[in-house]
Amino acid sequence: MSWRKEQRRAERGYHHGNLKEALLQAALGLIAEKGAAGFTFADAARMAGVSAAAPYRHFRDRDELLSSIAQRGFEQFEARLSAAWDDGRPDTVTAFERVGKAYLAFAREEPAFYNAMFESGVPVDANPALQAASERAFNIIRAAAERLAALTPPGTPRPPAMMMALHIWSMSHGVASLFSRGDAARRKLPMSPDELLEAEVLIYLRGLGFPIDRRPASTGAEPPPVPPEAPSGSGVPPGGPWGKPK
Amino acid sequence: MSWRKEQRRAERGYHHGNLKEALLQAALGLIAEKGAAGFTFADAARMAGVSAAAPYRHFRDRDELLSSIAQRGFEQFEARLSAAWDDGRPDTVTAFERVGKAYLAFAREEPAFYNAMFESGVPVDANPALQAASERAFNIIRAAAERLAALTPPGTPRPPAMMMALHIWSMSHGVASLFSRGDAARRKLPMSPDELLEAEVLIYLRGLGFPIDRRPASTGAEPPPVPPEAPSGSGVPPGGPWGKPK
DNA sequence: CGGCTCATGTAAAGGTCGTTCACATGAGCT
DNA sequence: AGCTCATGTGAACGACCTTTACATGAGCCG
Repeated sequence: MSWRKEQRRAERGYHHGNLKEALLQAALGLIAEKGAAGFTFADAARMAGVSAAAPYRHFRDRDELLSSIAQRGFEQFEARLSAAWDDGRPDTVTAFERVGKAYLAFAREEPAFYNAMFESGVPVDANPALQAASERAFNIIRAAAERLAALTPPGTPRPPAMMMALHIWSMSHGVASLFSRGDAARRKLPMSPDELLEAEVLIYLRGLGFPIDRRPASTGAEPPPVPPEAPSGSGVPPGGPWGKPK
Repeated sequence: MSWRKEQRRAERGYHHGNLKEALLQAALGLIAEKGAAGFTFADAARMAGVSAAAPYRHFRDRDELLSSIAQRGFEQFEARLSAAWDDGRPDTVTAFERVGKAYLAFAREEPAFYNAMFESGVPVDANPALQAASERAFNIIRAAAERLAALTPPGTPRPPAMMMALHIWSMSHGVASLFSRGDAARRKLPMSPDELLEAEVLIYLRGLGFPIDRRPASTGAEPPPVPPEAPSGSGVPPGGPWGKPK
């Protein structure tokens, strides 16, 4: 039904139909291609088939479009982190590592969003909705850290969950930003960004007292003292968090 | 001597004298103010008191100027990291922590350089000199990691130094990029970026088997097994790497 | 159906930038 | 003194961002 309506709008009625959405999509594509810096308002308009002034009916200016994309990015980011966390199933440590992988996967698979979110110079506090979205995403990490902190083995001081969350975030962002992005700014690595981050997080967790698997150092005298969870060694490749300690 | 020469050049002789340097300085100031994205070639020219076309006598285009600044940034960066490392004096761990602090200090005190180096979208491999400078800076971290890795307590597998260096770098960059930069993009933190990074690195090192001070968990049964170095607890506040494990 | 209104799009214009080109200037050498 | 080449100027082009006055037509009301 309403075939004509849709059709006419799509086929260049004077009114576009849903230009706002079209602009967001166009911008996303352009950012993916040329980075947030190279993206231009005029190009997005052109790609949507409208005049250069049309976008101003939907966004105050170029920055607002960028900030909208960043916001949308944080929403999808939250969704993916949340799915990866899966409320800590099947066990906290496994789920936690999955979150780290999801972080990098997002940075890799959604470069446009990641760019808009973290590298476009958009101030987080520009848009309250943006800030809220950003916080909701971070809260996933925070919640995961909270659960992980609650598992610290007895006899070990319990780290503040907020701090853990910030640490994990900084590691993830650091790896993503330095090694897992862009076609050009990449350095040569002895291992993949995923492995790098995984090892980093595992070493960090061990530093907090978590009994992470370490085959080569295993004296065979350490029954996992963490109740009632902790397969813990889940994704650790043999040889410890890093490959082969030659 | 040659008073007249200098004077006339400074007072707007047709020829500027050393426009190249003036442009670099102007650009640096502009980037510090408005970010690498907001910096404009024309503005730099204006600030140096020359026409908009003049800069092209010294830089192929805007990107080359940016890349020059990034290169200079990496050189200063290397100098500061190198001074902080001080070849591992008085002991490796202390010096290592100093390097971390120097990293953040540079990001905080030289936002223009840091921006040009890591957030301007300049591809590292654009300019061979830039890439070389970048590598020299990283090599400081790498060398420090190397020395630290050599100190792993006996019985603990020795981590690859390269990996350690990358980990430390990613932590530093993550913290600097997320929390220690820009007037706007900053989040509210329960602790300073410096403390955050210090705790992060210490926990990481402990995860590698380094006997980092932890007063509350100290069983009193651990004579420092690291020869012949290691005051190691150097800058650690009582209560472990973080404040108070309440 | 006819007309009103308002959201949505257009065209034109002003300002800034990046960049190029022909031309001017003058510093240093012979 | 004169030549030459590095360095700076001015004008011009095209692209972009943004504003303003005007056009269009979708939805609604009588």
